[in-house]
Amino acid sequence: MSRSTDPDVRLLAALADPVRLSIVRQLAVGDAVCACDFTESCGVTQPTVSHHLKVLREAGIVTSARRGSWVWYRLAPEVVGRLVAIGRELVPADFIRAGELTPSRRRPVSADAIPSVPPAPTS
Amino acid sequence: MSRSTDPDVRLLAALADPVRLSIVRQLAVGDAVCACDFTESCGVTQPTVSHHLKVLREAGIVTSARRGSWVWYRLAPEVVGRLVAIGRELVPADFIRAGELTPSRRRPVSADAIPSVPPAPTS
DNA sequence: CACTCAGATTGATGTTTGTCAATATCGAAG
DNA sequence: CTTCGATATTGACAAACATCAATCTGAGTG
Repeated sequence: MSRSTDPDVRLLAALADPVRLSIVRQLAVGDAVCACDFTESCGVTQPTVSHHLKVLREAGIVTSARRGSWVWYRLAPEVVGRLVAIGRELVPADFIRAGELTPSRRRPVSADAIPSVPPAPTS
Repeated sequence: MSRSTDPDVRLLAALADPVRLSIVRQLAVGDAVCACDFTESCGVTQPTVSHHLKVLREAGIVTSARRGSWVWYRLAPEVVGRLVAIGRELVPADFIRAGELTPSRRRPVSADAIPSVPPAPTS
């Protein structure tokens, strides 16, 4: 995985952990949540929670604010929009594209359009 | 990442890789794509592409169909919906919730509502 | 059958990641 | 200033992961 540079990959990777997704879900339900609450609800130790919160913070998914000896976390407002944008990007193009049906150049449009016999290789 | 049982985590984890996200994006642009095309476009070797395609297949993100000696991959239709659903789930609740503002029980509603001094501990 | 090409599988390797115990830091209160 | 409670950091370790070379499988062709 060697530290991807793609911000979408980093967003997805930061969410792709049971503890972190659980944290994010709790933040979505409430507004701000105290760090101390996650330790209990996630079933991991305090350093582990702190580690995951750091990952989320560095991914821009949460923001933190210290009040007294507590640190309150809240969801970064853009997160939902960023996720939705990734989703939208994945919507398959509806429009038909005619043309050759060789792997390297054009793409078939329906299952029936996929040739059952390889045409001449591209190279 | 240790083998989560949560389907959302598995979906996110499967997408959270530069090579796999690149594959998925290519599938979103076209319709079906031949496996052989990914090797070139992703800059990794054929076994590596095959490995990532397997991960995507097992996560239910892509489907495959053999035609002759080629295997065509296409995006599973529900993927976009599943991603959007995760996004929707993350929309913070708008409605105000009044009440005490101690970590373990209630949640503050705006930054100003966060107490700067810890109240009596819950336990 | 022998040959070839596309794709999957196996095995090895270096890297990253999640976790915890121990310790450090930071703020509040005495 | 000392103590205490909450959070962050460090160090160590095991498990998971991405990658590749080598090999196997399976389909099409002569």
